[in-house]
Amino acid sequence: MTAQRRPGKSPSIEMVARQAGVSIATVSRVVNGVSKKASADTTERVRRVIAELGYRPSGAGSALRSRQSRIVALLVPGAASAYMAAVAAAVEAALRERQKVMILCDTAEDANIQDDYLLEMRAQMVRGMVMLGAVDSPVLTQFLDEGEPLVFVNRKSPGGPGGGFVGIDNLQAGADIAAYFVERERLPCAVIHADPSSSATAERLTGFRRHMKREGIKLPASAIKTYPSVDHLEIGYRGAVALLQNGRVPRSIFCASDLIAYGAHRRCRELGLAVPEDVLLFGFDDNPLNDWVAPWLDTVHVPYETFGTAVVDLLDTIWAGTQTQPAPEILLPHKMVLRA
Amino acid sequence: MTAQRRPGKSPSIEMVARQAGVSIATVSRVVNGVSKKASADTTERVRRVIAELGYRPSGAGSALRSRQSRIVALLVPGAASAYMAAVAAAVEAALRERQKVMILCDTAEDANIQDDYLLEMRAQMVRGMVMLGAVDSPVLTQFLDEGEPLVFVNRKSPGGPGGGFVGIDNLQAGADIAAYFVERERLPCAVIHADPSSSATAERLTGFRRHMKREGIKLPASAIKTYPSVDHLEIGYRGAVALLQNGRVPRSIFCASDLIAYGAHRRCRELGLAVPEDVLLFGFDDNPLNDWVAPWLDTVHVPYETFGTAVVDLLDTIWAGTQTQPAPEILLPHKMVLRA
DNA sequence: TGATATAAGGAAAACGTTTACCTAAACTTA
DNA sequence: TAAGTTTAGGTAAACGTTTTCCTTATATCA
Repeated sequence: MTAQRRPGKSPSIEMVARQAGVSIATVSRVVNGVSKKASADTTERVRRVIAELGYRPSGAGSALRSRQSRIVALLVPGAASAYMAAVAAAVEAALRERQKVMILCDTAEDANIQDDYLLEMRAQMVRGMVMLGAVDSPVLTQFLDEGEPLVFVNRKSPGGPGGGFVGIDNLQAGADIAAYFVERERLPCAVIHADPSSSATAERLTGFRRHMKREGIKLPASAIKTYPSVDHLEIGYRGAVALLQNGRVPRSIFCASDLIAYGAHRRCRELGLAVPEDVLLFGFDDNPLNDWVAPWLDTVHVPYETFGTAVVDLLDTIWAGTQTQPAPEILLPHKMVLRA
Repeated sequence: MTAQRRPGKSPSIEMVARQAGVSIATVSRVVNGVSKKASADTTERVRRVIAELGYRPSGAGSALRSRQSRIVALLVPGAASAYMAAVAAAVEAALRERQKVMILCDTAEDANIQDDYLLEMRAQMVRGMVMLGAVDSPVLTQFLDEGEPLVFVNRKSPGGPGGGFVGIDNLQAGADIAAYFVERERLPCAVIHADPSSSATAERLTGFRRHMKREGIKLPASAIKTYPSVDHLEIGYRGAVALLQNGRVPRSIFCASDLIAYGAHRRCRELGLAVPEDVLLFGFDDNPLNDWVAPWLDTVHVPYETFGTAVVDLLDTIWAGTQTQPAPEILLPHKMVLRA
């Protein structure tokens, strides 16, 4: 057992003040860039001492006093999935540029966990909460009501009005895919999707259907497979098992995510079906691995890398306080990626 | 422009105290489970008020006073990669059970960014810092020196002694792969790996080489390809390009990560080589997508799902204060996954 | 010149906790 | 019964900021 050495302490504002021969008020003002309150000389001197000592305002101290921490929370359902990770990385990077840090919470699509985290985040006085794939929950509705700074990503607010939104035009994307199927004469077609309670999935589907209807094409119920499971790979596999029975093979399948397409592809492989020759698989998200392990996949590229700055821009707008009447919304451009 | 509504406030300890007719000290003691300080009645009454009001101690208030927040930091190089995300998810889940939350920092393998984050985390008074793939940096060494609670994952401390470690026995795993190549008569073999400054990569490699040497097998320098790039897919591809020239085809390639194997596989596909018939590809990590999109890949399964509890157990040990003289270390079991 | 505005900066209160110290009552024990 | 001990709980001092008042000195203006 070694001598118990307590971790080092960061220098406090008081040390900086003493060292620079000014009051702590002045140091605080220099740090926070309160102009017209310190002469150029003083500012310079304080800055130098700050650099020398490696001073950084204590998160707890400033949060306590100003009721706002330097932290933003990101709540995701399932942190391990590729696209969540992509968004998380993008948001983290964008926050870093604004000198903020990110708490990551995994809600596992569970309303109770989500509520627990929401309350904890308020207790942490986070400056904002970013909801990636939010579910409907009492506290979420309450927070929306109370004007908590919320930004929804991909899936729109399931808890009533309020909050910003960052995503793509899912309706249009769905229609684009339908148009592509028609144009390439890939009919009859089928669809495999996950729980459509997510606005993203629902809108992709609606867009797809609307376009088909406009073209006078009927989608029989048997051509649309949906499963409640959380695992998209499994959904894709089971969907393909159901669709590809008795030698019936649609000319194309719209899979609502790349992972669903991966699952469907496995079944195709098992059945000896060539993709895309026998059946065209169309995914969604554009997993960065596609080029390497799924060159047979057509998909919609969602620019997750750019979601980060969009989210933070929205937060800035909200923080600025001049709430725009309609909740601020940023739609980013998607793009079809046709590999097959 | 709507009326500016400030976000709701959480109830404070003072409200709880008043409501329950006790002092705030008593409430604090109940919350923190200080026994022998409140009667069963009082405890019960306070508990009820807390539940009613939905009280949660303010993170800032308690952090400021006790010099410890409820936050643990996870520093990763590249948050978007699958295995980082897997570890992040596991750590997050394990922390949740201990009523802690996780800040996620992406260092991009950059020593300056890492240092900046380390200092910011100290300013946030985080309870511990988990380094996934740490790089050597001045502040890291300083923190190790000062006894900051650090746990290294996968890649051992590059900043001197100290800190806990969670990972697998990379030496053994490397040897296992070599043994497999020998046993299956998959010689000559080759290796593609990324920057070996990471202890994980270095040890895998060493284990592999040692076993080969023990078997009396020479690995010519030309059979070992390494590239400094950060992108493992690219590394794998370029490695395969270099290895598979002039019709020379090794019987097996040990790729130091699954992504490297994906990259190599792409080149094999381009050359019309069958995997594993013509050349066996052996990866590392066991990406969860393997079953679906890379059924040709043999790999080592690293139980990232279990890293979370291991990390938090280690933190608990460190927090308990009775520092074990040799830094605590947890080695988790790996497993070969032979699909091919 | 006197009045007034502005610049520069200090003193001190408050934010919500935790905890060392104190007190008073209720039990022991000799 | 007196002295000591335990139990239950209150008081108040930090913790490190930010910010509202002040104060003083200097510049501006009529």
